[in-house]
Amino acid sequence: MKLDYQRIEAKWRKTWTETQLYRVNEDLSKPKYYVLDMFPYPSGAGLHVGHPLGYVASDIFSRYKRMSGFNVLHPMGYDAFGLPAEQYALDTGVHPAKSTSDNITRYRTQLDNIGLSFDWSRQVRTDDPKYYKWTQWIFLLLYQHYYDTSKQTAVPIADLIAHFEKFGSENVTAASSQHVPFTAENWNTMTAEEQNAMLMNYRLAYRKVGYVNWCEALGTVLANDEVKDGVSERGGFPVVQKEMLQWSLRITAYAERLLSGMDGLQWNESLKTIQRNWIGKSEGAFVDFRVADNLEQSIKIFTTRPDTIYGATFMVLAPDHDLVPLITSDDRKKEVEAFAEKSKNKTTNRTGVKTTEGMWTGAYAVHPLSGENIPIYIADYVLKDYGTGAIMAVPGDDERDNAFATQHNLPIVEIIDRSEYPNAGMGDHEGVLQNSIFLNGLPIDEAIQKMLDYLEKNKLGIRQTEYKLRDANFSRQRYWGEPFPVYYDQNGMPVELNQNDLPLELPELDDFKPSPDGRSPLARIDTWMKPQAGIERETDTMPGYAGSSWYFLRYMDPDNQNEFASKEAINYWQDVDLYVGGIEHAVGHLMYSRFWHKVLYDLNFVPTEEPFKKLINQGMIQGIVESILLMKERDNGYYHFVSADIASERKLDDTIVSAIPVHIDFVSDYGHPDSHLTKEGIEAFIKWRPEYTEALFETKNGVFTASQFGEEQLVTKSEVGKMSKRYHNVVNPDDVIARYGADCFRMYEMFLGPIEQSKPWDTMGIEGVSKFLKKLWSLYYNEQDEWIVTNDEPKEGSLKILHASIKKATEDIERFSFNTSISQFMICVNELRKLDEHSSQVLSPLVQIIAPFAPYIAEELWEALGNTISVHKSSFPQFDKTYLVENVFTYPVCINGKKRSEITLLKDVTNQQIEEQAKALPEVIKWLEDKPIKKVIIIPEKMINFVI
RNA sequence: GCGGGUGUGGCGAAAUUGGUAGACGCGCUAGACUUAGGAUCUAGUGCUGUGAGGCUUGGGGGUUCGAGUCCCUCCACCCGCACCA
Repeated sequence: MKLDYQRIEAKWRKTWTETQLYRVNEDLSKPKYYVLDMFPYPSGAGLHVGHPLGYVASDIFSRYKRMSGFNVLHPMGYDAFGLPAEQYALDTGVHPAKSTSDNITRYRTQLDNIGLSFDWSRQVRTDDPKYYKWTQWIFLLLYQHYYDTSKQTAVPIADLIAHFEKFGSENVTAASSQHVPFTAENWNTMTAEEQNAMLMNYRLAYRKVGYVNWCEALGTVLANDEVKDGVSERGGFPVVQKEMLQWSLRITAYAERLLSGMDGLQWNESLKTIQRNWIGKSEGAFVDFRVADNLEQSIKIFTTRPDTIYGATFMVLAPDHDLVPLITSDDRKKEVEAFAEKSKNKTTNRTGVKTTEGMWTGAYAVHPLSGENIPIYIADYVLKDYGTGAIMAVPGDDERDNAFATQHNLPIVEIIDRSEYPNAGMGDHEGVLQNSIFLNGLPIDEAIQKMLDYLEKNKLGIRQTEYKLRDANFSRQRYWGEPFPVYYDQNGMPVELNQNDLPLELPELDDFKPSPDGRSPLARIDTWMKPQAGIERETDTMPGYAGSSWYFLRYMDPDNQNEFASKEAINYWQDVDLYVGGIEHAVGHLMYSRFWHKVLYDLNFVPTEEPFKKLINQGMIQGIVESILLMKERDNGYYHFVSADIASERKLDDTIVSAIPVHIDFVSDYGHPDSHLTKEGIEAFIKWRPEYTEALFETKNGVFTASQFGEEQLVTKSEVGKMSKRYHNVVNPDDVIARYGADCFRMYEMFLGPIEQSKPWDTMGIEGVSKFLKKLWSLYYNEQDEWIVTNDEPKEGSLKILHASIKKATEDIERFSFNTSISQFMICVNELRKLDEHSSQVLSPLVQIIAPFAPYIAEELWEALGNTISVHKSSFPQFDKTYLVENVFTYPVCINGKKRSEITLLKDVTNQQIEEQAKALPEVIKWLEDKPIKKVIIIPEKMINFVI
């Protein structure tokens, strides 16, 4: 009974490659199904056991779909541009192209070992000029179009120019950075540069001076989603706001469609919520407040609660609001400027800090409804980059305004009567209006509508929807990215490259330091930067998300030289049916791809508006961090480690200085409650960390030096944590596969629990799956390695368990519950072993249903069963429900819902017969104790319940 | 603070529409075979009780003949956003 998985894996890996088993072509006779994994960034560290979780899940599903008659596109590629390769180049001098290629080779070997059914003929790499030609091409599309807000679609910029020539900016319905009115005459007398600058207001890819997230340590700007808590997501370096001329993408034009487009998608709710929050829609109104005694200035505010306007008793501007210097009274100037300066310096990390700090500007605004003068303040709690950077403060129904008013002794008008809603707080949409003239007595939501109508009718304000979403910064001062297909003429005006001149290839370079003025390393290659007199190329490159925003389309037709993909290919494959990947891309990649896809959809390049119909976020595989405990006090000058069991017994928490992570290879019973170091472990540890050579190790039996350590065990502390080099707890899939085989590795990863859940890698549990595979094998081969499958008729009961398993497997795979299908396989194999079943009529379909999970072993057994075509090309078995229908059924017999007995009856007995027979049961008689039966509930084939 | 999610044995977890809670695996206990076992096989294993039985899906309450599942309420943990007007 030898299961030699290494031989089997090598054999089939070779055959599958030679026969191009997973190669797929457009085939109109079959329905298509597109299963996509988020392609990896090929990092130097290689894969750990966590990475393939999603790949294995999508692979099982792909194989199942293929066997179910679908033409499955299941490709893989590499997100090959990126910062780490360039940082690595800076450190070592190895060219990013080389290190990236090396890493890709390594990834490929690891992926192949797992037995994933990718069609490698379709591989894409974002750093391949044949690929990024089209990334550049899409960038130019964005550059050449603007967003028409009335038609809700992208439109060629030429149409806008035609409009400007005839009508100027009048009646233009376009998403823009700022609204600058001009006439047709104005337009026609502008210089080319001026016109170009004006168009930049509208283009979907545009250049502007603005504050950007500048990371000094990385020497580049970052997009909003690449910054977390004021530091760079990669590396954790500080990020500051810096003014720079940068390319941006007008994703804000698509805010509403990005929001509403999610409704029809099969994504999990938390992911949708993350995107909704990021887009941050709020509906309300712009209202203008005139500045008192000042005919020129008025303050535009945004509010979602126009109903509370009668409660506005003062106004607040952001300290850096443009109007502040214009309205501040002379006697307040000094203090206001000082305050503004102070708050500017603390902008970096102000999250969560509630503050009531602020200052009066000396100016008043005129309340637009009451006509009263209300003071204008500046305060930290109003942000320049949200809404208009100014608010009307309603201390009667806003906690921050209230706190501010209390602090600064400003009047508070109670405008909401919440006496009917004792649990509601400020800002809740519960209660009725009071002290608000014509709104009095109205519930909040009605009052909002009434006030909006009033404001618009009297031209005091307009309805408006605001979004938190900002335009996406698209420039990086980096070498290892896509060059912009743009140069600048003598006047600095951008000129786009012709499609024929694409791709604009990255030049060779061997020094990757940024140029001294903060520009990308490309600026140091004069010959590249200035290909001819009067022309200067853009030296920035595109960010990491450029190449990954459309790669799923390239897989449809990866070698096409004339289009990013042919119409035929796109029309056949349409969109991604199933996308599997990590939640960490919720606001970055997934948002940008959807945006690009919608632009391509508007321009009729793709047939669907959304790229990813169904999305599954696989959880993370966590590691167990094993550490040993070091005492704070040294023992006669020696380091002193304590076994974790005595540490908890003696409650030594306060005296332990730190837990030193130990390499998991040294730990016995790794990952278990009684994990510990033995003598060998201690010796390996001090060899690894020589500074602890002299240390003392205290166990229950006393205190020992490493050399004195005998049979005792130093118990380690185990915690669930990230699997990371830092904790020395990385489990490499190659090692697991070498020991247990790829099939076992795949099944175990799935058996661990639901795909969407994170869970620690438990080394011991894999034995169960390993045992299962050996048992499965033993149905086909005996201990002498002889083939024992027969052509006999199946034994009584075998077909029932087989078909139950087919049914369960089908249903479970469809709902991505792979752990439960594996449980069913285990039950099935155990049953068949008990029945001593060796009939090919049972064992042949069994191979097929297990094939998506254990492709190697299944293929080997399938061949041994006499098949000449791969099991992965066969049809997934259909279950036959006649085998599953019971003719007897065991009913639980309950008294008042509690099971007291059971009774086995023929399936088609009448309810009356069931009741009579159940009543006759001795247990029932005993429990009824002659009490009258109030009611009898019989649910056929389920249960019988007597109510007394 | 707001939004989303999750709470079931010693552990990972099952449970279809409200119908025998804890399938399957790990671990543990006992036994068999063994020179040996960290191999294999068999049996047992939610808690409690000698037993009949009683209790049990984060806590409390409700609807129901019957609730892990539905409703109300509280608690804990995880994730996202966070002075968002």
